[in-house]
Amino acid sequence: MPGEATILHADLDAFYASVEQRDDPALRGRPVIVGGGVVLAASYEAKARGVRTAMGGRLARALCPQAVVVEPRMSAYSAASKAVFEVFRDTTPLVEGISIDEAFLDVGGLRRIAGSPVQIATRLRREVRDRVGLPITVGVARTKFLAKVASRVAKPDGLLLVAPERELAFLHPLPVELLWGVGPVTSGKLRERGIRTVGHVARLGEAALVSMLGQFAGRHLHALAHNKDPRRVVVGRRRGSMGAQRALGRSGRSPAEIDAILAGLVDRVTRRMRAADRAGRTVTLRLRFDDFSRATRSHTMPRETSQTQPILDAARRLLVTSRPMVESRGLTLVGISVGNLDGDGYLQLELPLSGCPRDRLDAALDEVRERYGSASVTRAALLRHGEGLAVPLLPD
DNA sequence: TCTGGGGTCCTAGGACCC
DNA sequence: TCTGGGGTCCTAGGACCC
Repeated sequence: MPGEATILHADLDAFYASVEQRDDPALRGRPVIVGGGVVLAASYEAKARGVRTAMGGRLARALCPQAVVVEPRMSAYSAASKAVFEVFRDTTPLVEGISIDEAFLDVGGLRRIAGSPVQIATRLRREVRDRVGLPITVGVARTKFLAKVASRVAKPDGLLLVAPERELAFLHPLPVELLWGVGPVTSGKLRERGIRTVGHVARLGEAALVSMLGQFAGRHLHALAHNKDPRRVVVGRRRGSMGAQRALGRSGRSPAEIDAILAGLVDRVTRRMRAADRAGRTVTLRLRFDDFSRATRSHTMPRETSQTQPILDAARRLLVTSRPMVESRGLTLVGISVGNLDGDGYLQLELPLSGCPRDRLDAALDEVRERYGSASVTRAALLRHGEGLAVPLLPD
């Protein structure tokens, strides 16, 4: 008896483009591209012509000359997202936000007051449409992974239930690219060996996958292909870093210009940190060069802060140490991010600080390792996965 | 496909401590 | 004098996601 499908994956369709079409009736039914330099979002009318997210603007316009190209309006998207998440939280308290436009919802235990998961999902879609004016797709399944794949398959403006008894029949014919964690690199390695579907992956032994892809990715894929995904919906996850970055174009900038841009980025990030009441310890400078190679340089401060000056000082020192690279390779992007926010999760939980038997902690870590197939589970990871709440931790 | 901005997570080596 | 294992933290890079 496999249990019931109670996890919803709710995913707004072509989110930015849909907001534009909602706010400007003249755009409805027409191909819309958000973002000129690079496509941030494309309406389904534009996708039908081959336009894709992250595609260069020139190619996108060539594929779809009749498209209306609009500048992004981030504050409108952020407001729409907030409104949608209110609908989510009116549906169930168990909401885990994944990004600005998608979330997992656990509706287990709501059957008596709210109906079956499919009924709840149907109502959720209607409410998002009525209250916020946006189309949304919902996948319903027993696990997060299947719910996510279901919404992907059901897009746009759809609803799909993967019934527990037909999970493998649903999963195995799908292309490997639908597996979470399979991007261009992993997909290439698999396809090189003729592995094209999830079913093909499932026929491989774990050892073969590990030797092909490495410890974590191998175990992870093996588990997903065998429909093993024990992750629960976690409420109240907080981001672990905040950053800002800026592409510079090919023209080349003077050191003074770069310094001014850096100061602007640090100011942007620290404002956001203070608004969110977060402080961090690790400052990372992110650089990208003419040939698209990248580099990062980081520095961890003794104490966390959200003040502009110490973070800017650290960023400047990192930039100075990167000067040879910058001069020889041509800088095309500079970014800054502040991580280790609130100790990267260590301090986010209220934990009893005494009397934790070490073997209990180790047993919990082992269990998480087993369930996540991860060889490098740390206490931080344990907390991030939200699995360790019942395990008291000792301070070091 | 010639590339934006915001993130997450894993790997691996080195420093350091006991 | 030469040598261990276990563990944490930091740094850098890479893959991936939306």
